[in-house]
Formats: sequence, C-alpha cells, structure tokens
Amino acid sequence: MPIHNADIAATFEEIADRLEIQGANPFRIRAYRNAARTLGELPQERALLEKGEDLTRLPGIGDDLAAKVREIVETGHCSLLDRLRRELPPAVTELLHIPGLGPKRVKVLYHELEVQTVEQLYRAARDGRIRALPGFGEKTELNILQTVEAHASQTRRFKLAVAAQYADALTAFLQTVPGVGQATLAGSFRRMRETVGDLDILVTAAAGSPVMQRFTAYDEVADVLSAGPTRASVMLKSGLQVDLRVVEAKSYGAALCYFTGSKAHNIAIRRIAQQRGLKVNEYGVFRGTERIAGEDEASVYRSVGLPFIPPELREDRGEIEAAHGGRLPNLVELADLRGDLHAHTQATDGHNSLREMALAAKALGLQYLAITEHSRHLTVAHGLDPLRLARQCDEIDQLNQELDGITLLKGIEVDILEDGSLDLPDDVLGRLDLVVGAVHSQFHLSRAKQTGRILRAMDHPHFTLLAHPSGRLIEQREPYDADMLRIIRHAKDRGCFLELNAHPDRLDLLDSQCQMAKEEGVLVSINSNAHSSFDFSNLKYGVG
DNA sequence: GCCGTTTTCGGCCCGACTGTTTTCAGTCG
Repeated sequence: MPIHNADIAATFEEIADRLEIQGANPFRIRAYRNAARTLGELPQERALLEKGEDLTRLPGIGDDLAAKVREIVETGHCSLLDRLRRELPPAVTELLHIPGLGPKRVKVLYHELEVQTVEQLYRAARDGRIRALPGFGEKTELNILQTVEAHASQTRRFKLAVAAQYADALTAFLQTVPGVGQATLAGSFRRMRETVGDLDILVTAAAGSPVMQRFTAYDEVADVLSAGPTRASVMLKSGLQVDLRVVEAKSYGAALCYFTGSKAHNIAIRRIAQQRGLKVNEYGVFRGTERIAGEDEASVYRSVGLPFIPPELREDRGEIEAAHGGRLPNLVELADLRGDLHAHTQATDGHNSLREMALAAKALGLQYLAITEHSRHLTVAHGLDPLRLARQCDEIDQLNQELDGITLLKGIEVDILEDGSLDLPDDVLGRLDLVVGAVHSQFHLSRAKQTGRILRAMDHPHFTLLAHPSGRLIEQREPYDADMLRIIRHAKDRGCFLELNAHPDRLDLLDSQCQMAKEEGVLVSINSNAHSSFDFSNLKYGVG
C-alpha cells in the first residue's frame, strides 16, 4: 500500500497527541506537530519521500524525524507510535477533539475513570462521576454533556462565499454600534482560504462602547461560548462560530496581524522579533516597555525588517524568506483582470442572454468575454451540436457590431471524452477563437488513464485551455487521480494554458498547483465559469 | 526534537477566558 504524505503527517499528529497526554516535553511535541504540518502541506506531486532525497532540507525535519519518515515509508509502521499505542488505548486521542478537553483532563479521565471513548465520556458525565475529579467541577461536567449531545466536536468548514454572507451582515451590524471605529474581517477569511472554520472580526472601539453586549445579543447568535472585556466567541444559528476581538485604535495594526494569522506566520514573525530584542503581541511591537509600532500592519512588518506581506501569502510557506530577500511577488488584483474566458448563456445551462452577459462583464470592467457553452456530449446541460454552435457564432458576430467597450469571443467548453478525443469535429473547433477542454465524466479512471486522456486532449491542434483541471468540488468531490505536474509540463510544451475556475465550489486549479504552474512557466487564466450575470462577482474568489 | 548573522547548547510566540481555586492551571486561538 502506498504511503502518502498525509499518512505520515497523521502519524506524527497522533504521536504528538499521545506525548501530550503523557506530559512529555512541550517542545518535543511541537516538533512533531511542525513536521506534520510541513509534510501535510507538501503537494502530492512534489512528494520527495520515495526518491531518496534528503528530507532534512525540509523545515522542522531533522535527522530523527527523517529516519522516522523512512521507517514509515519502508515498513508501514512507526515503532514509536506502536509503543505509545500500547501505553494508552487507541481511542483516547479522540477525546482531545472535544472542546474543553485537553491533554491534562484526558489523562485524568482515563486514569481515574478509565474513560477512553466519547461514549464512555458521555456516560460518566451523565452519571455525575466527572464533577468530583480534581480540576473538574459541575460546570465542566455540564459543558461536556452538552457538547457531546450537540455533536459540537464535529468540525464543519464553510466555503468562503457562504461565510461571506454572514460576515458582511455582521460587520455592517457592528459598524452601527456606538463607539465602534473600524470593524474588519481577519482570520482565514481575510487570507482568502477556500474554506473557513470560523469568522474572526476585529473591532476598534472607544472605552465604554457597548460593542461586546451588542455582539453577544446579535439576532443570529445561538450560543455565547465565551465573553470577556476584549474578546468573545459566539455560535451563530447557522453553525458558524464567530470570534470578536476589541482593541484601541492605536493597536489596530498589531491586532490585525495577530488576528489575521496564520498561526504559523505569526509565530515566525514573533521569533524574528525576539531575535531583535523585540516583543510582538496584539497590542503592538515593544522594546522593553516602549511601544515602537502597531498602529498599522506595515509598521509591524517594518519593525522586524520586512516589507508588508499581503494576507493571502501569510501561511509560513516561504513568504517570509521571500520578503526578507526582496522577492515578494506582485499579487494579481481584481482590477488587473482584462477578460474572462469561460461563461455560459441560456443557449445551454446558463440563465441569461448573450447581451446580458456581455453587459454584466463590461460593468465589472472587463474588455472581453469568451462564450463557452457545453458541447453535445453533456446532454443534461443541452450541450451544443455543430449546427447550434454555428448559429451562436453568427449571433456573437452580430452583437459585436453593436457592443461598445466589450468584445465577445467565440468559444466552447468541449467535453474531453474517455479516450482523450474532443466532443466536436476538428473543422468546427478550428473556426472558434478558443477551445476550452473539460472533463465532465469518467472521474474514476486510473491515474495513468486519466492523465493520458488529458494529455491526448491537449495534443489536439485547436486546444487552448484546460478547464477546472483537478475536477474537485470543495467538500463534495475529491480531485480525480491525475498527474498534475505532467499536465502542467505538457501545457508548457504544447503552448496551452490552465484555468483557475473561480466558482466558489471549485477554486480549481488549487492554490499549490497554481504555484507549480508559475514555477513551470505556464499561464493560468482566472475565469468565472459564469452561468448568470451575477456570477462575475465570483472572480474575486479566484483572484483570492 | 529542531535549530543557529548572539548559539552545536539552550533556547523554543504570546495573551484572553473559564472554572476551580484562593493565586492559577487548563484550554484555546
């Protein structure tokens, strides 16, 4: 059975959990977690583990952990984890995922009550056996009972576009509270991650502002998880958790850095500050007791000798080194987009006419829009046959005569069939401005067959752009098994391009694969895949 | 267990809230 990077990461996480319950050296535990993160974020295509490469080049992996990786790859086991599993029962780590239970309490629960599973935990709480344990009490017992009953341990993530609906309404509400200056979304939402686990909102407020009371009394709040003078957490009725942090205006920048994260990025910045004799927290940057920065984010970065790092890059995946070396990339902004190469109309499964789509794209500042209907193989979408496609091309020619400030391009989103051929004849495709190829069927082919199918499609002389290249639907469908590095390199050889589909359910190419495409010198086209005139607003998620 | 423009030893980010305790440990972000 092949060992994936994610499997090794999971092994190290479990080791860290078990060491933590045993009360091991916290820094040793952190070393396992750091290594798990490094390995877990490695793109599959960049797996180094079976090529005999020097793993100690990876951050957080030294001689010992490199040896453990080799052991896992070669034997399928980790002897340290095997030993730890004999010392504590297998299920006990699942208790750590219950909010409010950490390693110390899990250890007490196991040793005093022999609680190993969530089921046993529930029974112990229901029977009133937990309140008497050292460090526990009636309140804690009640919280455990309620948490388990509410299945609150199941973490749920929200797609960015879904979270945005709650976020915009909530920040607008907070803005109306007396004494509130700024109300800014931070966290993974501001970093434009494809999904968010919660919303983090930063507010500046004058002393005495009722912002905390108003926040916890907000109409959509189902439960107040915690509330103090400067921070509060609530659960909305939708199941989305929201954390609010309130600071004075002079701490806005430092607090925004802190609350935007990522955690790993913050730790890296604070370590640099430490080396310079500085301390960074959410209130500012300090030399001793003197505050030297913090009113805006740029001042925080400047104080540690770095240029401003855009939120989208703050993942501790090389951006700090790039900033230090003056190699930060210029990020694409929404205003940089000149056109959109993937859109549908009511001729197939879209909702608007050619003209309506053209005007909506123009309103967003685009100069060109490719109309790329589905092809005949996709019958559920009323895909076009050559005749209907020809008719649409005539309509586009006619409309282009009338339109001012926007040009429609004639295209097609043609199905890539199982054998790698395209769903329409050569002479039809040859008359178009561009041909967007897409896989819409046979998602479960072997890696070799799926990859070969796509490579053959790209060999077609009229092939322009590979749509939603991985095929994944966020939280719904895994990517199909294909060798993306080979596909990217083939695009380079063939002079064709890949899409970053901006639909919030897709966001495909994935971020790490976009980075690979850039490194290989292949252009990526950010497209809306609009099915209605409203969908162009999704381009911002693609840009993000 | 990792790591190095102070270092191969001695450090390792920093603070808020809860609940239990009576000054703070545990947990969380």
